Amino acid sequence: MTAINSRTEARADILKAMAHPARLFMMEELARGERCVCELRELVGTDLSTVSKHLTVLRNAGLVVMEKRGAQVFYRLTTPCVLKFVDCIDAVVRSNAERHLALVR
Amino acid sequence: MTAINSRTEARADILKAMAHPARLFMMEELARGERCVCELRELVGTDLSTVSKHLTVLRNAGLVVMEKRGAQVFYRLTTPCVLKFVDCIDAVVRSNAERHLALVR
DNA sequence: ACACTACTTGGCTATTTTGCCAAGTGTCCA
DNA sequence: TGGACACTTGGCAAAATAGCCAAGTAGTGT
Repeated sequence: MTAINSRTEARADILKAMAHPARLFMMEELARGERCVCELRELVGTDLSTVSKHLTVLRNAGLVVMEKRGAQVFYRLTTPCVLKFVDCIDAVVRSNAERHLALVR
Repeated sequence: MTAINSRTEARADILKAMAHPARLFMMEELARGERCVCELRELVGTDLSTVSKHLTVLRNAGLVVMEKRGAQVFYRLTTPCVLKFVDCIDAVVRSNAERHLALVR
């Protein structure tokens, strides 16, 4: 990788953090407001330790921050705009769906 | 993963396709206009087979299309808007950089 | 027909990621 | 103080990903 600069690498790292169904789902949920880990765990439906590790990934990427209040830990998005592009992603999803339909027909 | 619907999974798949330095770099390059594989290979600097496989990933995600003209194969973006959100990603990158600086200080 | 360029695909190993269980930390409440 | 929550961290096995080499396909020029 010669011409790939560190800026592109940094961008890819952030995309990678978002590029998992459970993590993206949690981000979509956090876009609606802060949630504690137990709530996210309930929604995602995997082991608590798995949820915790996913949140660590998002935290390391700088996409979420945690705040401890009492025994609970609340997470929220640092930069909600990262979910805006979902509109465009969905355009790709839709055209993929049409493409598949076209193949079936 | 109980509450994670197929739409979120489809979105994550597309993000995953973009979440690699070489692939993101190629998309950024394609945003400036179509390129043949040989040009991308030159820019990325890895083995031709590696570049080709990365392009297959992008193609399967519906992010690029290929067109054969003579002996060459040209690729172009299907949905250029997917790169728009880079502005917001960069906001995360910048705040991460500041965070690290703050830790050093 | 033959070599040459421009790819794609198969196959392999090394690395990374994922998700579970178990164990540890910190807080609250009795 | 002791036990129940609400997490995080360590460790591990299974699965997915990355990148190289080698081999195959397809056009191009001679």
